[in-house]
Amino acid sequence: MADKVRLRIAPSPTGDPHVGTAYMALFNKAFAHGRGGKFILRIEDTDQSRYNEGSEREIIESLRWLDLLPDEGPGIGGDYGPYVQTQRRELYTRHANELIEKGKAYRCFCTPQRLEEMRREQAARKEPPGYDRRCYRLSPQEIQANLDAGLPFTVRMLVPDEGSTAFTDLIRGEISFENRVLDDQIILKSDGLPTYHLAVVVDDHYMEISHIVRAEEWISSTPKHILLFQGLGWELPMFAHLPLLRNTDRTKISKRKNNTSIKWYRQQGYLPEAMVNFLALMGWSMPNGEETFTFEDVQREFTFERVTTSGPVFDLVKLTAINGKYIRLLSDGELYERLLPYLPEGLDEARVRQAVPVIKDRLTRLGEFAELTVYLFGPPPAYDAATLVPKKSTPEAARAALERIRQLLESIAEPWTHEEWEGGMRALAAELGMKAGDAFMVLRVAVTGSQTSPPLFESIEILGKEETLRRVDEALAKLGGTSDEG
RNA sequence: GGCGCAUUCGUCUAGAGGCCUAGGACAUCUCCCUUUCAAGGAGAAGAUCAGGGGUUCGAAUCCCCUAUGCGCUACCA
Repeated sequence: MADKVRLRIAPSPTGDPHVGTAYMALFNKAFAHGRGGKFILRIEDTDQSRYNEGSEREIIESLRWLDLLPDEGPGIGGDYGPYVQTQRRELYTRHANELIEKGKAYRCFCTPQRLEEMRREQAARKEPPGYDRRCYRLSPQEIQANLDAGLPFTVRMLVPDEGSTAFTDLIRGEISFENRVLDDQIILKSDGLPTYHLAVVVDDHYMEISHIVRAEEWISSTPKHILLFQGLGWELPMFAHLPLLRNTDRTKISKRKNNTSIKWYRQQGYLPEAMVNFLALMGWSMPNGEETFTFEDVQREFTFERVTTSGPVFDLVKLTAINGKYIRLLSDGELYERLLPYLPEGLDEARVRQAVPVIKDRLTRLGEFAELTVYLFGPPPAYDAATLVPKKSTPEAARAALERIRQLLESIAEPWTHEEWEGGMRALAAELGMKAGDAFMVLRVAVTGSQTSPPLFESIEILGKEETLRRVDEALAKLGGTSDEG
């Protein structure tokens, strides 16, 4: 393992691909690649009860979307496979047995019921919970008898009573734990599969992981892992614990209080590069203070010294602002291409391309495009006649103005431009003694169905004479002959 | 409860003893631009650096204590 740089993420395939996984992938890959190393994906599927079919594929798909694909992993290849833990069972059993032989672990025949009862009693006595080592005291004969009787068992690591286990966290510095506060953790479950603690140690060793870079929540497990590494006589990797992403209430980011699925962000139309930029801003910053940057920048500049130690709140508002910025940075052609997956079926390509520059500054997520432009691709949304009437005006005045606008409409020959239209409308407003804005507003509502819309004259240019005329007539009809809607 | 990690504007952060009467970004507010909404530009407001003790000529920066938050405390990861 000497001087190779190899980092990994080890997600569990338990549901939708999680933003926390992307967050870890970002820094692991950036550091590995920045140091000429490899970035590995390992699937930790040892909990069959939480296993989710398809989750592995979606994790990879999400990483691909974010351009954070690993160099090695399931379905990707590499010399250290298999990269799925259930395919490595034999390795874990072998080392669990090795630990038993070395006296660093022991079989435990306690039933889940007894363990639960034990914990309840400990809680009642206000004692810290932990295994009472009943099975550690079993004689060889008793153990053999249990084995012969076919009793199910787990394997527990034997934690020393004395001393302490310390390590240097690359981000936080020296961290130390008294061994006596460490539980005799189960490392091999009765179904023969390892728990996280054994699996992670065995795999990180065999996959020659040089730096374990994971979330803060693993700090308290680290001494157990170190004890296991040492028990097996293996060299220790480096450790770095990144801060945990938080909900607004500062608890660990969760599905209940946040959108944790990467799929959701993709569906909403967040750009992957905006997502990566935002995530990199959580707990890290560029040395030059630049806040808009690429993955390549992170790769080049990443150091553990610049990682913060407190958990950042995942702020959707800020992500959205960054996303809008990235959208505006796109050329019209690029934006059009990026929009494609978010467009409803059957939209006219030429018209979409015309709409892109008009809508770009108003877009914060690609998924918004369809909604912002409905009026360009179908009839305007329903609206009240009252909406047509500008403040401090009357339905009669609005109707009169609209009638004149209709005349103007008919008088201008196609192809028309928004400049022509604006000129015509300004002259008309002056003639009518209306404020230009009010005249525009009447037309705006007639054309878009709303008092707030993308630029009016560009919209009219896109819609064309016939359709605009139709909408003006419709508005006129709404205004009718009376003012009782007012 | 035990153990661990943390604590700078509402949020993300800069800051590694004097450059800090604490800087930037998002959000907020105001103004400009302007046909609405945006975008853009210019400003404003917003943090006695959790609190208290030290160390030092000098502390957001070093040490200690307290408080608070979070995490772990499963045959989940």
